[in-house]
Amino acid sequence: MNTSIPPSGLPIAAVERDTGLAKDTLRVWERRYGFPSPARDSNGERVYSADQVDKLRLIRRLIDQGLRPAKLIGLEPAALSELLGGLGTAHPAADPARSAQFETILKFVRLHLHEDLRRSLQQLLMKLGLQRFVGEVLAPLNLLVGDAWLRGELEVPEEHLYTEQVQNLLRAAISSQAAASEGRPRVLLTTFPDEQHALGLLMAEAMMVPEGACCISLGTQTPLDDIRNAARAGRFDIVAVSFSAAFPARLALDGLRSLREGLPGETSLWAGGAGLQGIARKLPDIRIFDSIDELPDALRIWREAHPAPAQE
Amino acid sequence: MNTSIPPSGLPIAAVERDTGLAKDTLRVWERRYGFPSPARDSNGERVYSADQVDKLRLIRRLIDQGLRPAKLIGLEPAALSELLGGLGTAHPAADPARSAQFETILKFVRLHLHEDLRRSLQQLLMKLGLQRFVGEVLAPLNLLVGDAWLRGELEVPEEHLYTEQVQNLLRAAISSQAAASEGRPRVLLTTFPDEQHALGLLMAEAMMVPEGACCISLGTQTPLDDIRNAARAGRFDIVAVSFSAAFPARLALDGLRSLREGLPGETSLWAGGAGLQGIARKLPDIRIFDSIDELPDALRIWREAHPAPAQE
DNA sequence: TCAACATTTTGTCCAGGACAAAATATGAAC
DNA sequence: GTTCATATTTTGTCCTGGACAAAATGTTGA
Repeated sequence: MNTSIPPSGLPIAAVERDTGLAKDTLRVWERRYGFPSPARDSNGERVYSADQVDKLRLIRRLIDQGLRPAKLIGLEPAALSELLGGLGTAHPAADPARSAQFETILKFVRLHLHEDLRRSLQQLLMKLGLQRFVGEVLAPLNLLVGDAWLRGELEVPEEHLYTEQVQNLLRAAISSQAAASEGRPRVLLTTFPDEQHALGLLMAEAMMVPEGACCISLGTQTPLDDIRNAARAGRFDIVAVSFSAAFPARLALDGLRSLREGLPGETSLWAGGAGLQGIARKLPDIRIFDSIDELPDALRIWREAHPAPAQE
Repeated sequence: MNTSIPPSGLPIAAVERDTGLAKDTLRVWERRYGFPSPARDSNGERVYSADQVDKLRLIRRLIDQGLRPAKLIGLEPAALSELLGGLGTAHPAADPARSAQFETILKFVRLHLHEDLRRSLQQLLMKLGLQRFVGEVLAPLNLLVGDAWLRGELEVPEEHLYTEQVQNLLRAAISSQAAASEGRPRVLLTTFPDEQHALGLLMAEAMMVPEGACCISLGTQTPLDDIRNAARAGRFDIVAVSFSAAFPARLALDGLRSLREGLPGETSLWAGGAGLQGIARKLPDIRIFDSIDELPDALRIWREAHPAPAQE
């Protein structure tokens, strides 16, 4: 009759899976800070209560946001939640109708309603066209999904579902537009190693292809050397790199600087994504995008500065 | 000029990521069997050579197939590869044209050609119809992909790409057929906890929906209690559970027995998937499917045994 | 404002002992 | 021979407590 899990507590391996904190880390926190302080079973092995795991999850999320364990571990769960809330990106509150649509879409994600999700997105895409769809729907939706994820309202499978559906939609839309492959400028898109998120790339491509640019995507996780070589070999005009919020800003800066040096002077280097927020101007000769909406304008400016394909 | 990784060796954390073997396991193997025997860096930390990691990967795959470490660790890499080759499912070698198509599709998977992959599958689906597509294309293709994965010819992202594209295709096809939702029998589809593969479920659904069955999928990883409760509450005629090759047969058997006891006698319990190969007859009152092609016939037989919806 | 240096924090690594769960071998009973 | 229960081996995971480098932070001087 009772096959369900006894709600007594979780062993350390399960906590590692649930929170993403390594077993070594869990043990060393216990030694240093006194938290978590799991009970022990009859074999002397750690047994973590659900409360402790919840608090650990909160701490993990905050650490991912750049806060430090020592400042967090003493706090009450309520205080941690509050911190998380405060960190959530302030949403510019688009018009209420659109907001309601977003909530509906988020509901579909939460409930795993693949079909409904796909249909809603498809409808919005048809209604707005590709570029406005990316700028007005996907950009804010990504923020919402990111926040929900941060708060723990979404789990891995839900986030995955959202990403895959959006990718499928974008790929289909882009490939239907990409007829004229001889466009200008020639843009190379990719991400750095350790950056796995392909969504930013696709969104950038979706903004540029309708402007007549010739976009080639290398996908995610391209080593710096390979980016440099590909840019040279393919005579690209622009190299565009995307960074998700999770990407360590430090790595991004170093990498961009190094890449800039390795590229020919006439090749532009563009970078964007949530991982670059707030670290602008510091980089000479690199165009940092705060918003994906700036892409079409940037393309037009590039064209004015590089007129006349001539022959070559 | 040289930002690339020095090919000297990998630290233990990287080996854990690459091979899926826990750090503790790597260390205890070294202690017990003398393999792997990594070099040490200036801090005394383990540095694994590429050769050792390759051999570890082979061993890992063979262990997943049910072999035991002690028998494997002494063998040469060549012998390990041979073992892996021998284990590959013997493929019934369909007609050569179809085989060539499969190879093309596998090539698309390897090269991350999302669009080409989607299009090839879509064409086959259109040509064959949903049921034949599942039986004649997806079933053998899954074996091929599984083998390639076993051999290390595919990595996680490739396997993922394949799965997602197939899922999208099947979901779209199923939802376009599922108009008449009042069909019979009422089938509840799901997997056990720890079984994450949803493809088998979708394929089963794709075989049954065209026969007029009313399929409700709970998705993957449903606790046994929840399956039982859902089956009772929804007055289902059939509960269908799917197991991928990676699922431990022992768990499957125990779980199925336990579930059979918890279900009303008039509810049929069906189970299938690569995880159940070779452990047939042992289970009374449970229908084990060796091949997904048996589903339509099984449905017809069920209908003959349960005629006349009467009223209710 | 930035760069260079000193200090603290923090995650990961190590050794080697222990033990339970899984797999296998052994034997009894039908 | 097959099925079941029981002994034995194999194997993965957990434990403690020490160590240290990389990252983050604080400090100083141009």
